Amino acid sequence: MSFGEVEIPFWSESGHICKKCSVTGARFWTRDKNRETCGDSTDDPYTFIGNPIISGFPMRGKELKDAMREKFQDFFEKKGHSRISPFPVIARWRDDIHLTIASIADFQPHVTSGLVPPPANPLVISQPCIRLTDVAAVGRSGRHLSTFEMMAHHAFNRPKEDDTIYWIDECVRYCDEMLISEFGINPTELTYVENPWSGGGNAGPALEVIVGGLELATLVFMNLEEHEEGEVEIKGLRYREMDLQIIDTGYGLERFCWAAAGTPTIYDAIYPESVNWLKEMSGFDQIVRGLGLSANTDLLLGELSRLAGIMNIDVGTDVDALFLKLSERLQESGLKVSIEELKRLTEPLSSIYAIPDHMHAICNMLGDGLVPSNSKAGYLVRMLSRRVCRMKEELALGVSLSELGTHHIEKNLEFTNFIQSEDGLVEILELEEIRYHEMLRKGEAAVKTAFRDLPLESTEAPDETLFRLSEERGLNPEMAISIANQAGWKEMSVRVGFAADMASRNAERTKAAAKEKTQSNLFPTCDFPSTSMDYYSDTSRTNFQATVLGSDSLSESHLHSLVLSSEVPKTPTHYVVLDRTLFYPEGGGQLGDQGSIGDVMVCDTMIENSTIYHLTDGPVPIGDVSCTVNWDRRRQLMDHHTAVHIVGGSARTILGPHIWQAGSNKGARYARIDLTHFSRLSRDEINRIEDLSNDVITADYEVEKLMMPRAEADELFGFELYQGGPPKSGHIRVIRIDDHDVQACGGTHHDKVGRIGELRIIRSSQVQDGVERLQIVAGETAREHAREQERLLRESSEVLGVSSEDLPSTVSRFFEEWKSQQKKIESLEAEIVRLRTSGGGDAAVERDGIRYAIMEVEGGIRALMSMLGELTRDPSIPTLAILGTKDGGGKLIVAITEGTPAAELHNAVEILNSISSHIGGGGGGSPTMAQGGGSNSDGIPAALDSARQLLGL
RNA sequence: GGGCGUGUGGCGCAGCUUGGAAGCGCGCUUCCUUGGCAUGGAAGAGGCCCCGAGUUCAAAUCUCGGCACGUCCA
Repeated sequence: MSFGEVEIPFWSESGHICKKCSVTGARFWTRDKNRETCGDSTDDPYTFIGNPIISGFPMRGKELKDAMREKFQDFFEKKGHSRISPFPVIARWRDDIHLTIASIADFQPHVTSGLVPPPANPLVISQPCIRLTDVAAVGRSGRHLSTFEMMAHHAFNRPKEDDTIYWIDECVRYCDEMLISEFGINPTELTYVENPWSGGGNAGPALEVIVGGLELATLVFMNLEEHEEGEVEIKGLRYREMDLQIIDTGYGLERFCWAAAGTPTIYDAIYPESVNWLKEMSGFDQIVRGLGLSANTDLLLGELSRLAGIMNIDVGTDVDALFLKLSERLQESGLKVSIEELKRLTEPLSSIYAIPDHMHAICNMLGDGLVPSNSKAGYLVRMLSRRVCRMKEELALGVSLSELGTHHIEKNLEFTNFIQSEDGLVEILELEEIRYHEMLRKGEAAVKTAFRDLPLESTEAPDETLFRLSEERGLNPEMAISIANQAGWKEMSVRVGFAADMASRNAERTKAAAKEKTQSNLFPTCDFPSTSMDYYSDTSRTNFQATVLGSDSLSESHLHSLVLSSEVPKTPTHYVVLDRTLFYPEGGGQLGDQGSIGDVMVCDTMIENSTIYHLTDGPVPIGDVSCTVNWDRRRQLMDHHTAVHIVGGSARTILGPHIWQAGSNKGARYARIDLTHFSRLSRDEINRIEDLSNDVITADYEVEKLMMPRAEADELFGFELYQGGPPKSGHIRVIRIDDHDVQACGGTHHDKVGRIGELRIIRSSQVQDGVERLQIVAGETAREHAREQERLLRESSEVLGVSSEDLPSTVSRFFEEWKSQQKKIESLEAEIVRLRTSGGGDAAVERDGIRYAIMEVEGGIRALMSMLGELTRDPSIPTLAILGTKDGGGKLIVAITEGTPAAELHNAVEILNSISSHIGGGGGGSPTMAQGGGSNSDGIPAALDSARQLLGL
């Protein structure tokens, strides 16, 4: 038996036979002797449309989903599974993915790696998931969704410890029994297709469960992990058996609903109210009637959906090519529809279908407290919002994005379970729509500028221009072209195949970026034992005795890869490993401790694979040694770290539940915390956060430090614990400050918050859209900061001779006066030039109808320029002007009135070049305007004299 | 996390490729046209070209750093 083949007693007991699909060649199991195809091939159209294969579910929409979910979970509860509450759709417990893409994602990597026991075993769950890889197909294919619920039963077996809940045979029996007895599916229509699964470092055999052309579930039997010396090879990678055997199933809730409803598309089954509402608002019936289709539209839509189901619609698929294919297929089925008609029908329809789906995903994400942003997970919700905005505009719906949101919540969601309030969601959506329109408005100017050089009758825009507009301005090709159409380029359209090209271009870039990722060990791989972390037992102890286990010099390349913080006082030369230590290593945003080991100085402390490395400025011999941690620094780090927890809690209290710590840093000089929030913080909001934080310090709460198993902590405190990032161990340390803040944290903290004394938020900045950074000083640094601020004020006001209260008004008055005086000086200097060159002035000579003005003046290059304006702008007085100034090492300007005999006679550049040697420099310009400078300002008179000689004056 | 882009009178923007006199539209002030308004005409005010270094005789323009903002991909 080769890998991926599933041989179990159940097959023969239940009368299943193994066959090979005549289309795809896949092995599958069926009760139907005459079946030739596996059920999931291009020869297997949907059979359930208009003819449901699941019986007993007359309802639609949310009610249908609720009933279906309950039936599923109830069945598995009766089979001994514990029901688990779903996880958030934002996968904050993981650092490799942003969104929960499957039920098993809830248990990765901590449970699947064996580190943490599962919350129950076996268990049943219905997990809301979001997958955006096929977002372009949503609404078009009739079956794609960006958000769905994955119903699942999981079991985690440890065969080596003789702890097996159930494995392949029993799993398939459960599935088969449930589909037939609970959902009334005809046994002969069921097929199980063997399709081994691999991905994310694991692999195992798997079965796809198919009925009526629709894949209802996938049963994965995960028992392999990637390993260099593994004995099984799959897709070029080697795998070995792992200690854990995992039953990983996934049943598509929405697909069950679709199969029970038999509607033309999956969207009609799960979002009927929204679809009808949108059809009504957009006047879809009129659109259909207006087309004057020869074919029956209901028939057409059903056929369309059945065809779309067996055609693969992928991201980047060319829509035009798709329509061509669809039209051909429809003709084969006896329906005559032109591509144009097809487009006019399906374009609005696909939007009507996609909007409820996208809104569902948006509400789920925002409900979990996500804040829209221009990067990371926040970008995903923004992208969906913008898709909806565009679609609703194409449909000419007279509703706002937030109204779509409230409607969706009302009809399709149990919003009370979410972190975010409905008001908060509405506010965020309103902001997003404003931002969308702002982008469009700016885009209009960008399009006009980008296409400026193209003739108005152009039919195509250059690829590079469209790429750039899309990447820099967020205008996808369709939007850019539609703007261009309105702005005068009436014939322009998107090139066929452009969407596919753009997708492949992005894919290539992603690939190139992924290549560069490499991570290696920072320290030489010596097998040191784990260092005993004594700093947890008493955070105020600073002196200790320890044994040196190893010490070696650091090479240049090591130092380069270490990335030392700016607070490290000098570049270390060696590292030292001890058996135990009080030195806290850099981690969780807290910088490493400093101090001394024996006679050498500890510049920084780091940890790798639970061994702590002390970076020193010299070697330490093996043996016993006494060590001291720099207490002033440590105390300051603790002030800052505890302060960061307090500020995080205050921000959440004051701004709302979407506040999440997106990163933090605690040094000795200051600390900072990055918080997710949907708009810039006002000073007033910051003050309120600061006030509340200081109230907490005054209340002098105890800082509880608890060690507990992860499952227990999850149960007790929820996902809010993981503000500082996903934990990597089975037991975690929880830092709790009364009811104000609780999070998993490995840092050093005071025992009572009162030790901090006071705290100030001195600065806020935006790290990226949706993430605010607060800079915090606490304890000693708070006082130092206040002193520094006072010094700046005192010194500044002393210069002006005013009190610091009057500083702002005085400074602005001085600035205004300075500006107006600059202007006055310029106009006076120009006046001097005018006086000297006109009437009885001494600096101008006239010859052959040309005025020659050669003079030295005061002032900088800017002043010279404005004087030249006076001299050479008037075409009725042809003038050659040569001005020199001693300012800035000597400057010379030669200008000639354009379009006059003077300009024909002389060349400014030539004149300048022949005289600039006197000031030791060069210059250049145009035939009528040249300027230059040098380093010898005393040569100005000589330069002007030589100019007079040159011109024979 | 990575990439790309933007920052210029009160507002919206051009100029940056190839360094050489700071521009356009709207708005603002005054005047003219009119019985008044809409409008039309004329003149004018209003710029640390985001900040800081560097290159250069010379930087809005080129290079580096910072700040602010936008956008795409994962």
